[in-house]
Amino acid sequence: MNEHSKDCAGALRTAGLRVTPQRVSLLTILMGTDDHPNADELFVRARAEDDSVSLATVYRTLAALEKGGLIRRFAVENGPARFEILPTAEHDHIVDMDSGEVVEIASNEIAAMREKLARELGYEIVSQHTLIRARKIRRR
Amino acid sequence: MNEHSKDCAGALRTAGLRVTPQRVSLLTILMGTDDHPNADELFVRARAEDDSVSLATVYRTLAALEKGGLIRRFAVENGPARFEILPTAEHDHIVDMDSGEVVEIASNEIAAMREKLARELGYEIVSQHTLIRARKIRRR
DNA sequence: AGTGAGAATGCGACCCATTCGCAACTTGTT
DNA sequence: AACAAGTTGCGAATGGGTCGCATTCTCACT
Repeated sequence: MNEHSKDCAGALRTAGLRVTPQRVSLLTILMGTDDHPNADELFVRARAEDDSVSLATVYRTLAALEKGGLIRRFAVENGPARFEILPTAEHDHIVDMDSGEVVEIASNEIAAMREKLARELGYEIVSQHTLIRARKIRRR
Repeated sequence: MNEHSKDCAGALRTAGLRVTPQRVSLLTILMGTDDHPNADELFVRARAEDDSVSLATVYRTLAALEKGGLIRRFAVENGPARFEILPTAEHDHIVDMDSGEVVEIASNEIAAMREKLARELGYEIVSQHTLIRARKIRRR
């Protein structure tokens, strides 16, 4: 058992989740990547190392990890949901409309501002996420 | 032909779209409502007045209206896409996690701030949307 | 270490939102 | 009025995501 899986196991237990190889695999993958994979990509990556992972379990695990506060899920307009490890600094996402690439954009102040606006309307924010569709500015 | 449909027809033509009864129906419905219907709801409402509307056309029309800049589409985490008429003041959406209700939240300054952040990263924003999941604060 | 209850998994079937193929019909233009 | 191109309805097909169920695993308690 390597360090990563120890980290993962601890994190899982802390989140009140049982430790299974599938969960450790998926969490390890998410902890070790900077991009924002979707369920299918995670399935493929997980299968590459441990072929005892089914797609259904990927989905169930992602749901569990999300509920446990270990990862974040966000919806992209016309595509599958994407996932990323938590905690990270408060941030939103820019989707490059041409390449499909997802980059992060800091947003502490913005999040705080929304928090205030929502409270004025009588709401307590559970989660918030901004999706920006954008194109690279090309100078010539 | 009433005023609404005239408005619609003009808007459609301006957007470079052909004017068909189905498009007028759907655009009229969207212009006359404050909520944020999904394709199915629009289908039902449109059918109520004009039963020559198919679900496929609802989707195709929504895509056309969106491309023409007449409406906005936004994705909700675990549900169908929702639509609203444009132009309206810049705003984001709060989804009430208990009732499913969608309320708008102003966001001019926030949008401007994101605009700036994105530009610093070399991106030109095409569209941006924040989805907040929240619960009503209940005082007792 | 052994055990049992409940949780997690794999598989395939299923569900729901959305899109597609195609023949029939409209629209806007000449 | 006549035509080319765009739209529509229908039903079939996709694709992401969920479910039911029998089997296997975890972990709290001996």
